[in-house]
Amino acid sequence: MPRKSSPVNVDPRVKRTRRLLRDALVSLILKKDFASITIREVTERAEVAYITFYRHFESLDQLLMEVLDEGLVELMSHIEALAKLSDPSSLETEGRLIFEYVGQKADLFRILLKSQSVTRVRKKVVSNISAIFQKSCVPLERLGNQVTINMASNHIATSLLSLIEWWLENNMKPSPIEMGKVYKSLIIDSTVGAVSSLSAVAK
Amino acid sequence: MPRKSSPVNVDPRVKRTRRLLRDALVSLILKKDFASITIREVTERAEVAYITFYRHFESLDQLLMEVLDEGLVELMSHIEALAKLSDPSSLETEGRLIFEYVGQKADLFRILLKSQSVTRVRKKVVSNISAIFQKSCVPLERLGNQVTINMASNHIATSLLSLIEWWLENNMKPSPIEMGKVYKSLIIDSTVGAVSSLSAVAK
DNA sequence: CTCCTTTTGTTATACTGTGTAACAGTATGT
DNA sequence: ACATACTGTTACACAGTATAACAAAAGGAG
Repeated sequence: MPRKSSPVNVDPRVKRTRRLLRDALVSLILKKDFASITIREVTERAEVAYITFYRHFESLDQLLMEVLDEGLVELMSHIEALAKLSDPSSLETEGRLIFEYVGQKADLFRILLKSQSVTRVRKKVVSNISAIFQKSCVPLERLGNQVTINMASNHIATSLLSLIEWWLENNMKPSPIEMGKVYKSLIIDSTVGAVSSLSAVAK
Repeated sequence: MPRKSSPVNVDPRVKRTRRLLRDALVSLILKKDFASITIREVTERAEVAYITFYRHFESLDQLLMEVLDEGLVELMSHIEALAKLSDPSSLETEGRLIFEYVGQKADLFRILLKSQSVTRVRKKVVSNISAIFQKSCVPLERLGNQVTINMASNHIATSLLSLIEWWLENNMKPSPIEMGKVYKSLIIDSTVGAVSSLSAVAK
């Protein structure tokens, strides 16, 4: 393991090795099931020594986390930025932009959603997206109690991921423009409407 | 493997062994991560010989499938029966009954949703629930094209599972009666409303 | 450019879990 | 009570993990 925690002055050999390992794992995941991938397989494809893997990662899971985190940080900031500028009129555009982004990073999302041993990662993503909507989705803050808001944010996050998953499995068939409309009506408007009706009953 | 495929006349020893293995796996999953469970561990807890496992199952995954299928057949017929008798006025009751049922079988659902290597099973469940709603949810059939209906059914199924997951993680805090209301407004009504608005735009 | 440090490669080894085989022992149903 | 089918014991080959010691190569500071 590299002992210098300072982000600058990273040994180019370290950068190279880690990149080779990440790329090797990605190309393997796109071809076969993650659970059946071995460390030796990764190191052979990366053309590094077997033991070198252990000098950088503790397990394949950790390497996978790093691969996904790399792209997910992007997705998060993307969604967060979109959520901030979302007045009701631009929700459709927000949805379209999300699905265009997913289309560009399709490989990453296929890995995230298709892999069979990444429930932890998925949960992390759900809770991140959920937190973003909980913070920035204004209409929800005025309606309903904390439990309802918590539940609604979770519903939005999981529904969005499921919809993305469905879309990728359908070969991204309805266009991002169409999916933007779906996103607005099926996920956002529906949830906001349901929360307001639920809190109306509660009061 | 027992060679008689006839459902009657099953050797009581076989029934006993398979039951012991199922129970052992369940008790282990409730205590630790499924991925870290070994076949030897299961056979030791079941108090059967190691090789006996292979006389009945090919892998831990297959045993897990059998465990889940056992309970999921029940859930499916339960939901299917509810969906059939669902006129709009009884949707809230349908939701309440679902969550009461989940509460009774909480262990099974925790295994299904908490386990980290059961994405396949979960997908199977989603597609089953989705098919049920696609068949029996009358309002959807009159609105929207096939793609929209397909998408909406998938949305209902995944949302229901996510809501169940959220509920279990929150220690089943809002009562089944409350969750019945949530189910009706957040999942069913919302989706039906969204589908009708989407198809209205399309026409 | 040279020297020191760090990283990487090679080889060997202990360990864990899988999956199969042979043979002996035990339970079941007719 | 007897043949049949199931279970238990022991042994073994195999694959993948994880670590260690030492040699070789690449980077960085003077």
